[in-house]
Amino acid sequence: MDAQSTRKGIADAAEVLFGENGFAGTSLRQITEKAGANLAAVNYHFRSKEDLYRHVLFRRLRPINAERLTLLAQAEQLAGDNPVPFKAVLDTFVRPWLRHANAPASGGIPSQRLLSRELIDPQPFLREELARETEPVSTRYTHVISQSLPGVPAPELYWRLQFSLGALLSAAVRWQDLHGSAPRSGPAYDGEVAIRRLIDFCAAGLDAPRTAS
Amino acid sequence: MDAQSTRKGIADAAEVLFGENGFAGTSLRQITEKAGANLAAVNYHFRSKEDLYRHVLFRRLRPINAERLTLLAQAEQLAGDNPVPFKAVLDTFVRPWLRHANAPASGGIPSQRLLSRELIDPQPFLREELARETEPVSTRYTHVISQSLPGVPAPELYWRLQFSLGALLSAAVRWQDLHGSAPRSGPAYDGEVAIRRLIDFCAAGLDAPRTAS
DNA sequence: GTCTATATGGGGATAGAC
DNA sequence: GTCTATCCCCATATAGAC
Repeated sequence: MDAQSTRKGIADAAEVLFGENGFAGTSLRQITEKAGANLAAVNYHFRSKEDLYRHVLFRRLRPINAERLTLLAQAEQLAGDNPVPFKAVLDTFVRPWLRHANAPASGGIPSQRLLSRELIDPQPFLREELARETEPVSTRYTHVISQSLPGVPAPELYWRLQFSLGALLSAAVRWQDLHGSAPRSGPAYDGEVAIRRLIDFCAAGLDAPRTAS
Repeated sequence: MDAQSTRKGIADAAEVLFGENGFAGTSLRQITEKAGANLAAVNYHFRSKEDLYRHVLFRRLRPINAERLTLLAQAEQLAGDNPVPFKAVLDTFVRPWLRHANAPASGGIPSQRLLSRELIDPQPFLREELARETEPVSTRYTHVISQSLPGVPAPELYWRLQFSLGALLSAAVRWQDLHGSAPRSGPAYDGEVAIRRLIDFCAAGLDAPRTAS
């Protein structure tokens, strides 16, 4: 086993265990045992437990956010001079996140749980770093959606976007369970339907009549 | 200091620390130090760390769910033979949860974070117990809302309720931060407005047009 | 009921041989 | 780059005096 595969093996094992048991609930010994690596290798390849966690998290988060911005740019191009239909905007935001669950190559369920949990309620030592990573994305989306929904004033839009984000993230944390206890509408796997349901739900909430103040 | 106040002091300190740092991230030493109690007192008054966590959690959760059912019964009585307007139903569900944040006597922000985080993503050793506690409430609400929204078929309603619950819980986890970074709409504290915004958001999502399958 | 003292095990991190 | 061995600290839990 060369250096790269040891490093990757540790990161992969850490992703699963952090995803299942959280940062504080996972020990480096569990991780190296699962990875078939030596305990000391963690401190060689990553500097510390925190840095390992950081690495595991951003390795997935960065490509997802990059994909979102790419899809959003494509949607804008497709719309030409018109505002992008806001369901299409939501689609570019939601789909890269939830597709995760069926892609073992990008971490599968445990990674999805890890990322979602972390964004709902960040570890203190990651708060600022996460804010720096997500800030450009949220600024961009806020801007685009405010153009697609010109009738919604900024403070109201802020709350509605936060509620939408919350619906997405907490559904993602429990994605497997939600499917497990859902009333069956048919025999086929309906992950795609659930994604569209989430988009429709958020779309209706974002476009709701104004709240009286 | 008599027995009851030691016991309560430990539970109160545990609530704050569990709320801030989670179960695995909090040590009994931190808790007893904060409570001004002796380490051994934890094992005397509660049997173990897990049992302490259980106690702290259900002490808040049970009254909230009881209050919800009371408010719901009142709303039904007020509606007479008509179905309860579903925004009123949502109100009875959301308000007891979020009002928490401004009630130090019921644990305040840390307790709200603790409960919400735990319901989004339960500790494995609490999953079944939590399901038993919440099952009657969710059955009852599902029933009442399905009557207020006769046009929504069961599978669709299931997902929409889950999204609504997710929006509520993740907003509750970040309640303080959300207010902190919200665009200011006025000088006054607007917790009440945020509650109404959440209700309006969920109401629109629950009553959305059907998702094509 | 409350304390001190301690048993027992696991944690993260590192030194130094290979 | 990888290993063994170990440092040192902190964890939960308990025994037993007061």
